Amino acid sequence: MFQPIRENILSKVVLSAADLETFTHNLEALTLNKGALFTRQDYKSDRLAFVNKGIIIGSMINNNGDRKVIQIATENNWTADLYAFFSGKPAMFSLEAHEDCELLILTKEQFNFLCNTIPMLERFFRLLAEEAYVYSQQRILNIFNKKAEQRYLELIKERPAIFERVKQHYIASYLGIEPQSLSRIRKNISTKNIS
Amino acid sequence: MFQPIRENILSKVVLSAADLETFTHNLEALTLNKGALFTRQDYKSDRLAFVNKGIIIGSMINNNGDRKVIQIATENNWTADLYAFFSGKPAMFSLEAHEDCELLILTKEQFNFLCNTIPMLERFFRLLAEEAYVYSQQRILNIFNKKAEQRYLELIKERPAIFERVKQHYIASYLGIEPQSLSRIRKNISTKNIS
DNA sequence: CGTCTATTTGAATGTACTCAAAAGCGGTGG
DNA sequence: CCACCGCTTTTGAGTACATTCAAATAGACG
Repeated sequence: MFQPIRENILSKVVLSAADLETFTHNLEALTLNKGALFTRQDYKSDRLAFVNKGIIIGSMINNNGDRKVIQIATENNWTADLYAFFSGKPAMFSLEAHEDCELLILTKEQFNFLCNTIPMLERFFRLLAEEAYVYSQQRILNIFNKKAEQRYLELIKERPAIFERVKQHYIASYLGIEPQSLSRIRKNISTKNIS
Repeated sequence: MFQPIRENILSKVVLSAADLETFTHNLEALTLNKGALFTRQDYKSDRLAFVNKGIIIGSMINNNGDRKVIQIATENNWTADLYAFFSGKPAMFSLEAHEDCELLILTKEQFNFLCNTIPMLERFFRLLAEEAYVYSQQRILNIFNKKAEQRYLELIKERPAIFERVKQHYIASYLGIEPQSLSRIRKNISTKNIS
């Protein structure tokens, strides 16, 4: 059960067996049935999750009442509304189990405890945040510099797995476009390939 | 000279006088004339900067040959191409002094040394990365959920200072639109206000 | 004044959106 | 088995927002 998360940690920092033990000891397993929420938009959440199994989709309802997908977390991804987690304020988005999920959870309290007692874990989370920031920056660059079609093609290359497990309109939303537009883009690509 | 950066650190973590001393001792002052580059796209950079004075604009040339503004750092902001800084690979974008600038610099080596010797500084950089990530996420949500006009109005509210110091076409690019479009948006807003 | 750059304006185009409806797909119950 | 339901995807037509190309105007600076 803890093997994937151990590997995830050890891929970035070195931890003693004792520290690893302390770490896993603080984790809580959580099973979510498909459709269940891990965080709910506008409600507080002080939990951070590692996805052992399943898919978690983060989405928000915007001011027009439309749902927009923000993140798609699969196995070995960390997920949370970090804004809510760090600030203690209501969550910007909901996190929903898109399949039956097995998560490993850290509360903010445990997170802080671990950062205080195991410096290498604090380092791990620093590295994790840095990576997430860089990834997020790159996503902004993608949005500004590329058309939807290109972003779609690149997403297929980068994360082929999600296309088998996530409905097209969620993908469209994650790409920042409407489902109809993605449908047309796909049609357009397939006719290109024929000619 | 070190007062702003000290305050910046102490706003997030508690540091002993000795540690603060070690920290500032590792900083290097760097003066950049207007137009000078701090990092150059496609070249390696292992430096992180705190802006003591001036404005640093981060921008990249995309595949179409157009320049796109990615970040605008003013006094008391940290800036770097973090992708290059952390990965050691060539920078995704250039960082240019948009006014005469005074920076305080940490090399990657010094950064690592400080993280290794002063746990509270590592914590500071963890918090900094976390904040930057959340801010970046919010920017993505803004782009997907709002029209250019609304993003422009919100940017004026959030960062009024940059409108006095940065030319309009840089602002346009930072908003992800063309300078002509921003001009029309402004015109549109002003006619609204008259009627 | 002249030059260079930034901003504004105009006209045509393109990308994605909205509204609306049809077709496809999967599951349930008669 | 198939008829029906709900949901997803596709398709069509018209529209909105921003882009592109082009030119005019405005500002800054020697």
